[in-house]
Amino acid sequence: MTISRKPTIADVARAAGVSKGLVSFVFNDRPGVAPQTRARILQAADDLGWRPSLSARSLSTRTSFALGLVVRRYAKVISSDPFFPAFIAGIELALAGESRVLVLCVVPDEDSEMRAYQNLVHDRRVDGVFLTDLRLGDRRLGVVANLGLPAVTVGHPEQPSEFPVVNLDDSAGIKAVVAHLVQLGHRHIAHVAGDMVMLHGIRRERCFREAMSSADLKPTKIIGTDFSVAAGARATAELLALRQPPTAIVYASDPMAIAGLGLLQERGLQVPSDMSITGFDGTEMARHVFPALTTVSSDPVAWGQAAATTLLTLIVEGRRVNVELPAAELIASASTGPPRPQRIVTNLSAPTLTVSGTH
Amino acid sequence: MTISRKPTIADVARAAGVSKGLVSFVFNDRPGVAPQTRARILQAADDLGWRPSLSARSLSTRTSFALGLVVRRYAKVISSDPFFPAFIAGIELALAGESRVLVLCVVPDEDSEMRAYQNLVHDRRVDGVFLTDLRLGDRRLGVVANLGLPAVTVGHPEQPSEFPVVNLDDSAGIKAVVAHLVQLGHRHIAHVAGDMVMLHGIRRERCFREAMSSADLKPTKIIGTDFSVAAGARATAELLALRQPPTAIVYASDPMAIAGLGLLQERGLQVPSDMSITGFDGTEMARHVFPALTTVSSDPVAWGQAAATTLLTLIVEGRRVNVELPAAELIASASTGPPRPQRIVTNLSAPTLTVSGTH
DNA sequence: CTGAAAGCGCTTACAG
DNA sequence: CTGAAAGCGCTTACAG
Repeated sequence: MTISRKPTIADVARAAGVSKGLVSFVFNDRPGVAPQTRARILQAADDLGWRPSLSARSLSTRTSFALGLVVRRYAKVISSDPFFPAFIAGIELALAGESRVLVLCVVPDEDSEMRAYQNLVHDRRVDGVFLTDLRLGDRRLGVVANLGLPAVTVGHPEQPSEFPVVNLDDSAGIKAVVAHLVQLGHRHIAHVAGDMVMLHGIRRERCFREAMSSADLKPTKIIGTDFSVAAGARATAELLALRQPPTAIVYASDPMAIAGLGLLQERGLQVPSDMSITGFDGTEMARHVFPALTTVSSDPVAWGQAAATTLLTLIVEGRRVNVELPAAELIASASTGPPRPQRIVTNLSAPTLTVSGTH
Repeated sequence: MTISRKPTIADVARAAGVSKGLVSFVFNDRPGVAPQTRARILQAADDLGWRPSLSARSLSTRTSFALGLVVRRYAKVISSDPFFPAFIAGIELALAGESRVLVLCVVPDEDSEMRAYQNLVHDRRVDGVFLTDLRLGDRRLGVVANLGLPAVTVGHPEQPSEFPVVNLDDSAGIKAVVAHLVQLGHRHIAHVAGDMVMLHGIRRERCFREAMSSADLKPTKIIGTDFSVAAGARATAELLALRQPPTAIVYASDPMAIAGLGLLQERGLQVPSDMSITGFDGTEMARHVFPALTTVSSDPVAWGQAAATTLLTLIVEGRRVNVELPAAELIASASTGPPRPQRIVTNLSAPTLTVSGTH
């Protein structure tokens, strides 16, 4: 005779001839259950197709068996962002074997962001969160710590933090990029930076400055953006409008570099002969535009996976493990080359450009 | 005197001088509570900072207050996919006011996919799911229906289905694209299709065929892909290697079209004078490559939002509302133009191309 | 090694 | 309109 309703722990206990408590012990790997009893219980559970109820467990253990990711991004940026989809895929890789699941919140601004964390905590929606896109004076670290919510920071925060860190040194890639350009002969290099409120944006910019000054060069110009494709194009136009445009542009992301490439081509400039450009991320797209982008490849999938593993270790074992992933690497490709002997000269009377030298 | 532990419904009941049941009634908007009593209870809850415990509610109501999205995508495709991030942003828009949250699962293959749904149901992780990327003979519809899980299908399924559908006619865009190319004078048009297991891939291909035949033309060639950037480039190379290459290529996605553009440029071909190309999605990137892509713009954010609203209506009110969103629209841009009077001729002795006619 | 019982914090008939 | 109580399905001291 089978039971029509979904079986409960009581059914399993009855079938195995033990108490509910014992069944619970077996399913929570607690010691002190005789092997035969244990086997009998597992058998009964299997026969009945029983698995402990998640909501019942959640209520009595105050655990949600979920991890939270709050992504703050404008809608217009989100579709061309190469980081998050891959980062999330990495998290899911780590979660595949576990009985935990990812709760994702996408919010437009800081207020909604803070509310999102508070709701997640109040409702015990998640057992821990990923802190990505760390910012200057990031309020989240304090808020999350005060709420008593376990977390992992993706990258090093600027402020002291109790949370484990999973880092991937992407700034290193900027140094390699600048060194590469300098070696090609470039002396006038500009940087189309990311969002200068975010630590990774700031770090890349600082790295750029340092790399330039260690080559005894001054940045032609540094332009902050919101990481959008449109901003990448705009910044490029701004650089071309300079009296002394750079001979090379270091972009903080592949999508911005691709937009920059489009704008340069539209203006009739050749890459890399008229302008060298470099991207950042090492996306598949970067390999397939023409000329293929010199870029910096990081591994966001591995980053997500490591972050999830670290967060699980913190939640389950209470251990803080910091992880340092292999640094981002320069991928030299076709979009960089030696500068022209003579530089591009801006036609002062018009916004268009004329190119000196021969084609 | 304040309570140090988190307040419960019992604390609120005591403070308001009523029973727990009444407090529950008030918070679940059930009729039959005197206005003053109601006000007193709300006041007490507010004073104590109480909100009903989600896990307790979940246990007694068998509701999780969450929606599920299972995305089946290869890791290599996921970062250049313009659809999902925007679709998810749309879902979150609809969820912003609600007390529900999104549970996201990313899986690599069909087995993991089925397991994901089963786990979501067994653990009552979600109250309903989004069914995206509908396939030919899609097993999910039956499985999800059998599990008794509410769902919304994103696009029309090929099989009879009990679920509400939120549709955006994107195929219409293909017709407009073909008409646009034909009007420009193209007679030899190829299609770099999407994944031909997915209904939207199949529909776009069918639409392409129909549009061609209604213009009395035969497709030069149709090549199925996995939607990856690399596949877009590969298919383009394949078309160029034909004895009679097309004069225009209709791609099933912007990323593939951009990769195709890169390959064409690499081969020294001019777009659109040597080859017209069109994308699909209307991404920001499409506007910023050179030449800007003629493409078909849909609105994945609106799609996600409508899908979430429809799913919530089904779950909360039990009502099935079908939604038809504005059809995808042609955005004619710079990547399409009239074909050359004389066609490209393949040099039979070598894989490279020579171009007839003058530049 | 095992069992009986309280507790997690709600919801919901049911009786008044 | 209101209260007392059972029930959702687990976990976990506690006593034996």
